[in-house]
Amino acid sequence: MTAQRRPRTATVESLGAECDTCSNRTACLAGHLEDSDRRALDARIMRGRPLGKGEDAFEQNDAFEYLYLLRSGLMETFHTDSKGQATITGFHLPGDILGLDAIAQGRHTETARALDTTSICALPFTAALSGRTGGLYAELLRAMSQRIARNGTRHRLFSRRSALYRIAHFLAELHTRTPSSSASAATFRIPKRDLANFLGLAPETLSRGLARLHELELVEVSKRGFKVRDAEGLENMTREELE
Amino acid sequence: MTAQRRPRTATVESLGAECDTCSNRTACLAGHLEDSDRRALDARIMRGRPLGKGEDAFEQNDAFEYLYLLRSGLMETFHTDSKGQATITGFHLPGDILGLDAIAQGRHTETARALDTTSICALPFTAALSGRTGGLYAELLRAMSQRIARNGTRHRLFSRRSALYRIAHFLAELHTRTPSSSASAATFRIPKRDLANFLGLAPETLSRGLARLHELELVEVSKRGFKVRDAEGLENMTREELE
DNA sequence: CGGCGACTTGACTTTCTTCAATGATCGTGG
DNA sequence: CCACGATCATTGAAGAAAGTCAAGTCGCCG
Repeated sequence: MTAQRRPRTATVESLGAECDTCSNRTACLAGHLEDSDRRALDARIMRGRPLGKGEDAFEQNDAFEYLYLLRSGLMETFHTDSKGQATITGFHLPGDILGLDAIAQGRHTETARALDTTSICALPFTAALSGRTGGLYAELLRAMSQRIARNGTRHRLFSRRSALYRIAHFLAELHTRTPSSSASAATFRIPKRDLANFLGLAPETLSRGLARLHELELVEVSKRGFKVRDAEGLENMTREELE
Repeated sequence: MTAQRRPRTATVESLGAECDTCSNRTACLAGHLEDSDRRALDARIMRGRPLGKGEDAFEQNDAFEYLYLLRSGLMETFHTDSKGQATITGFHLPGDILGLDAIAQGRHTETARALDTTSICALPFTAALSGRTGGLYAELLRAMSQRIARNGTRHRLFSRRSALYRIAHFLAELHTRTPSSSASAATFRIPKRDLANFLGLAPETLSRGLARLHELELVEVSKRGFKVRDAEGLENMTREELE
């Protein structure tokens, strides 16, 4: 609500080959490109100072200019309807691309907000297109296809109704998506309220569900966040349902 | 289950400019292309005989070769998990593109099945890429972006839990997506069982929900399918929820 | 025409939501 | 640095909604 948006174009941090030294390279769009293509992309990317907690990369209805590559941190996207009701539509980890939904309409359909200090790279979309290195195009298609495939997984999450199933499924997927470097240690600082909203559950139901998973020693739950303790156990739980 | 798959490459129906005379042109990927681009695309498209009810365009785990453009009819896509449980992931109308999720992995993640006699066009993906007319590339990005945006809408559908809300929302969206030519008259022959599966509801709950919408004179329900009677009323219903 | 499968309807059970109250945490300002 | 207020999370009890079970009806295909 109160968070303010800054133009992402403010400062270009470096003219050098930033991507080459980026710690997140393997997860990034750029990581799959040939050296020459990557350098071409690199030259177009805008990098500003990191977003603070509560700051937005873009807001719903903003004109579409950039795709945002999440480098480090954690973000959420949400859509606000005509009545002011917000629906959380996703949580985003390093390597994710934000703003893909806006290409078609030329306007963002949701707001992207940092849940923590977060670094992002802004890629001017038209420039990326006009210069079109074939490799980048193909990578973009690949990334979008992956996103569509992942949405199929999400549909499966929601079509099974048990609350515990949804929670376990979400946690397992989140763990899978976490860059392997920090997979086991990562504590996710996602507000329970937002997570409940995302999962289509009452906050109370989420609370009880997490408590149960904690009893089963599958997750670590603290006031401020949670940590996956037994990823395999969670995965099993999502499969055992429905004999 | 018992439906069999046919290779979609079997016959090329015509060398002429099929797209130019296609009744579905406005809704199709090709409809947005420049004339020259469209003819280039046209030359690559494979058209076979229509699929009969229960036939598959492709099956889960098939290698990815073609994108399929739905020209007329009605299809569903579903994913089968390791236990044999199927989840319906979507219903598809003319103009929709099937197989987009397979680009990233090179393998289809779901099966596409005709619910009725259905005509589709098969577009060889690698050929489309290698020849890369800029216009087609851009159109593909646009179509995929639209799909991603639509998935956001779907998420909102599921995150509100009331069964009646989900049903009304689905019907309203289906009506919106129906090519305007036949919008008011169209009877959707979707098996209730599959629709319940898609919506994450018990078949009994769907049945009761539809009965209620029928009482309210918002839809026409018969054994074999249903028809939207008052689209605006349905839309309103999806908004009224949650004061 | 007969049988099978899909849909509907009713009664009951389970699960989730809602309401209400308490407790913890964070950020702000003194 | 600590105290305060506001916000968020948890827990219990009661009510509403959807799921399950079971029986019956209808239409379709062989």
